[in-house]
Parts: sequence; structure tokens; C-alpha cells
Amino acid sequence: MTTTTGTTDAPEGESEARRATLRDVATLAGVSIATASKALNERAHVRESTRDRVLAAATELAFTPNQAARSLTSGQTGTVGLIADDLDGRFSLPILMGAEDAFGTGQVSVFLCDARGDAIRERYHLDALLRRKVDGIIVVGARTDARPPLVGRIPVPVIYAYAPSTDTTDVSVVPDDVQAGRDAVSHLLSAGRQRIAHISGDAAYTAAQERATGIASALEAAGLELVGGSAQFGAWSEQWGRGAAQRVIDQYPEVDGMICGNDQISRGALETLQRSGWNVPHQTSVIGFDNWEVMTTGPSPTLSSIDLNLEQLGRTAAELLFESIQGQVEPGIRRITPRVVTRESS
Amino acid sequence: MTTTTGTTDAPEGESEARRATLRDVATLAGVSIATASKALNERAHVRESTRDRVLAAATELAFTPNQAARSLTSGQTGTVGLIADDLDGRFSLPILMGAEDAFGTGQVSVFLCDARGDAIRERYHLDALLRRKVDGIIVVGARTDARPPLVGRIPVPVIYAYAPSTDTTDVSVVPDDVQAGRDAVSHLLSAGRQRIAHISGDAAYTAAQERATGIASALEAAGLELVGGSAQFGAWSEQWGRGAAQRVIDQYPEVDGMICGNDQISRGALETLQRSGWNVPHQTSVIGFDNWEVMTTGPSPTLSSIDLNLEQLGRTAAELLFESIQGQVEPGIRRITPRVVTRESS
DNA sequence: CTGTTAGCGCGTTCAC
DNA sequence: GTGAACGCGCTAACAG
Repeated sequence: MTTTTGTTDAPEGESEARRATLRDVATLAGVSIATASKALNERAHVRESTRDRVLAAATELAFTPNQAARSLTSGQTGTVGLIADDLDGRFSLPILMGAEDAFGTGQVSVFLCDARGDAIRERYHLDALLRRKVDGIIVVGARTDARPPLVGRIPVPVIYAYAPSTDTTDVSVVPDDVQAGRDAVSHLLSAGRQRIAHISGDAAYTAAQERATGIASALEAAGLELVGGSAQFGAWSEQWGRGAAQRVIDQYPEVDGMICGNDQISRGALETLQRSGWNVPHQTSVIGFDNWEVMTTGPSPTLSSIDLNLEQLGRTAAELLFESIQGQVEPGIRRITPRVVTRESS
Repeated sequence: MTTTTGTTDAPEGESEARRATLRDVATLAGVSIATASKALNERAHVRESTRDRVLAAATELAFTPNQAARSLTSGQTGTVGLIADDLDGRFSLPILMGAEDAFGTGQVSVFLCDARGDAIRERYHLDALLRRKVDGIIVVGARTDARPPLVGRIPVPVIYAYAPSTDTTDVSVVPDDVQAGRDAVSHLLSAGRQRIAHISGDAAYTAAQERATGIASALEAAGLELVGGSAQFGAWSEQWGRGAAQRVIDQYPEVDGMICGNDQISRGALETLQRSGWNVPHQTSVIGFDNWEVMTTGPSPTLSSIDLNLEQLGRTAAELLFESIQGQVEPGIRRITPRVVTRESS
């Protein structure tokens, strides 16, 4: 068994299985603490035989250096904080994974905080992170709308991911939703589609607006315009997708391509089309945004989608934070390039 | 703007905006370090006026005590590690949220690690956590199948969540899948259903087996048996749900209730039923497991489901870890009670 | 090559 | 009430 509690098998409370310290190792190896330290840290000027003795002692005692003590001298803790606005949402997770991955391969550990979209909680977690002297912080928003920066004097670098800071002197990383819109259009155009409808989500979201902008501009560049003249805004749900698609095919039976605000809308639209006897992708192509696996690969045909590369976004945020910790980083907003994932629906 | 890098506006490198230390506060307040410490920690025997001066100084310098230094003396770091086997999967997240919540309201911060189902990575993260002297560790599995315990001597308490440890002297928390199966049956029975089919997922999963066990036992207790005699095992996908449901209604048109291995299968089954002109829930009820919102609330009718209360599971794991850190905790496997979420499909 | 000394920032006796 | 002194575990100068 692995030891399951802090207590040992020893007599009773007394002589707790204190984690071995450098001193213990030094004593066992018969050297001074300093020498032991040097040996373990691969510093120069330590006789090989001595180093070996120390290493052996360390292994025997299962010695692990106390990071807290180390941080005291170095000033750096090798930790960063990740404040997510809404872990529940499906956008935070991939970003978080990307960041965790980028950091994990290095030496830094990640503190996870869920602010649940509440400013008070955010403040609370922020304080906790500063008390722990994290070397930096990544703030992950729930939507791509710009958000006010963290309040107060933050003595460490901060990177805003997904939701950019409204302060342009901050460093932010966001998906390139305009480009995503353009990509959706070129994808359909290259499949020979010309009469394209855009069933979007909630117009209050920056993402909805930016994608619509990208779509409009790409169509214009091709000398085309949306079927129905403009995008249909509604909700980010399947239900909205079903209803909106119904109206589109009723009013514009010539439609041969649908760009949907996200994969849920896309799925709803697909359902309506199939129910009305339309053949997808033969008669009309369907493509959404987000590339949410469960939504896109569940139905038949499977749904094409624009992947916003959120994991890459998280990784980039981690790298930027890393650089900021080392020195300066150019402030402003970075945009992560999306990619088209073609499946059966287009 | 918030300070975005470690450097200041000061002359050049020199005199870095070092985070204020207790000494700075003491100096500014004109007292000794010890007094400042007492004042800030609400210790007795400090004159009120002195305390106020210290607090004012602390505020002015934006002083935050250095946790690392604190941990050095206290021995405890107030941090725990959360090693997830597969963050990507949809089960880790709610557990993680529950745990983060339970800890967050206290004083402890959570280190997040993603082992990606790889033993090497797990070992790597484990070492990192031990180096950071976490007070405890929660290991979150990707499936409910029992897993071997962490290897090596772990000097801190460990709680296994979702996937129990094969070592019965460890402490584990898992969903009660047998009960979940029973609940599904009683739900359908109380809705007057008697001819129930069970379209399960991958038989290699403990969850599939346990749910099937619960279902069988509840039916037996009611003097009934599954339509077709036994459960249909396959995959955890919509596609499997669609196909399996088709075979069920072809062979057993008298079926009036379907218990599906998870919400995806459930959704697939619903689609097949509707396509074949069956009325859900009028003609036949459908219920799944997991209560995955996007799956259950997307389609129309919305899908009933058994919620395994994973967030509660995470919270329980956190509480158990907390208790283990304080003292002993009864080893063994705890099971979290599920709950039925009734929607339109039943 | 190795050991001694001096802090890192804080909490805690224990004198004053 | 208040402050001087010590130690937590470790690293970095300097001696030896």
C-alpha cells in the first residue's frame, strides 16, 4: 500500500515520518549540508565519489528538495496561477490543457482557480495566488468579449486568454474569429457552394459579430452575398438551429450552404434539413464553429467545423507568460489562427 | 493598467519593485518585525494603536505574506495536488470543479496535473507535487475501473476519485453505478413501463457492468426481466445507440422503455425511434446515464438521465483528503448516490 | 575539493 | 506591550 495518511507505523504520533531534509542526507553521507547541496544540484567542484555517496543517501531517504525553501532564496516559485472564469464552459478546458501541457513539460506547476464569472471570487483567488507568490497569472475568460483587467497592483505578469483585456497595454491571446468566418466561406466556395446562409448565435457575443464580419467580407470578396441578405442571430442552441434552418429552407429553397454559429446550431440545422428530406451534403453543405467532437461526430453525416485551436491558444498563453517572466513582452492582442476540419457534411 | 511585467518604471533594472516584505512593513510602521507579525496575525498583546499603524503600513505597501516562508516554519503548505488521468474526458471536470470548490472556500490551493492516462507522466507529476510538499493528493481516474495505487512511498494522504484504488487500504470515492441502474428501473416502472430494454455501452467498462447489475436486480425484484433477455453491449456512441435501438424495435416491437448506457447512446436511440415514427415518451420512454447537459437538453424531446453527482463526488474527495490531512480516515470505497433527472423523454 | 557563514521571509519563544 | 534571537530548508559566497 501507499501511505495513506500523514502518520506512520511508529509508536504513536511521536517521531512523525518527517520528510527527509538535506541535512539528513548530508549526515547520512557524512558530508556538510553545503556539499550535499552542490552534489545534488550538479554543481562543479565535487569529487565524483562524494557525489555518489550523496546521491545514494538521497535515494535511500527518498529525499525531495523542499521547493518552499528553495523559493525563499531564489525569489521565484516556479508556479503560475490559472484563473478561469467558467470552468464549466467548454472553452476553458482546452485552453487550460494547452497551458498545463506547455508548463508541465517545463518545471512550473499550475494553480487552478475557478472564479465562476464572479468578480469577488476572482479577487479572492487573485489574492491567494499573490500570497503564494506565483511567478505569473493567466486569466481565462468565458467568452471572447473584452474584459476589464485585474484590479489592483499585480506585481507579476498577467496574460489574458480567450477574453482579451480592455487595456491595450496588457498582453492577450484570443481566437481569430474573423479569420474563422472567412475560412468557413472559402471552404464552402471551394466545394462549389454559392448560395450560403449564415445562422449565427447570440448577437451580443463578440464571437458572433466577428465571425459574421469574416463571413461577410469573404463573400463580398467573391462577389457574393448571404442568402437572405444577412446573418440570422439567435441563441447558441440546437433548438435555435432547428427553427432557423426551417425558416431558411422555407424562404430560400435555393440555399446550398449553411454556416452555423457553432456546432450545436449546426447540429440543429442538420436535423431540420434531414427531417425535411434534404440531402446533406449533396444538396446543401453544413459547417459550424468550435469543432466540439461530441457534437460533430455524433450525428450522421458527421459535421464539418472550424476548429479555433484553443489548445494551441492555451499553449501560446503559457509561452507568453513564460517570456513575460523572463523579461518584456510586446503588449497587445495575439490572434490564434483557426483551422478547417472537414467531415461528411461538406 | 496593471503591471504586466516584473520590471518597474524605476531607473533601470536596479531597485526592482521587490514585493514588500514583513520587514518593510515593520520599518514603515516603526516597529520590530515580531510586532508587525503579531499585529497582522491578530495575535494578542499588541496595543490597538500599534496594530493600526502596522495595518496601515501593510496596506500602503500592498504587503502579502510570503507563503513559502510561512510553510517553512509550519511544515504545511496549504496546497494539494490533483492528478487527472484524462482531463479531456467529461468526467474529470465536474469532479475537479467540486474539489476546487471545496478547497477554495478553505485556504488551500490546488495544483492541477494532467497525466493523460500515461503512467510515466503520472510519475513525473507526482514527483513534482512531492517536491512542492503538497499536503495531500487526489487522483482522478478516467473510468470507474479500479486502478493500481500510486507507486512508491507517498508521505502524504492520497484519495482516489472516480477510479478506485485496487488496494483496499486506500481511500476511494466512486459513483454508485449499481444504484444508478436500480434508479433507472424504478423510474421507468413508476411511469408504468414493464417491457424494458437495456442498450449499454462497452462491456469492458466496470460502469457498464455495474449499471447492468443494478438494472437486472431491480427488474428481478419487480418480477420482470429485460426485453430480449439481456443487455446489449456495444460502444458509448450515438451511432451504436441508433443501430441497437433499431434492432430492438425490429425484434421486440412491444418494448415500452429503454435504458441507455449513457446520454449519447440515449440520444442515438431517440433519433432512431423518432425516425421510425415512434412517439417518445408516449409510446416508449428513454433514459440514459451521466446527465450530460448538451446531450440531454439538445434534442426534442429532452432526455431524462441519471446524474452521478460527480461534482459532489469531487467535493467529497476534497473533504476526505482534508480529514486525512488532519488525522486518520477509514480506508475503503465510498459510493456517491446518484439522482434521477426527469425530462421530457420519460 | 569541502566546510563555514550568512541570509531568504516569517512565526515564535523568551527576555526586557 | 515590545523587540531580540532563533530556526524552518536551502543556496551562495567565501574560507580553508
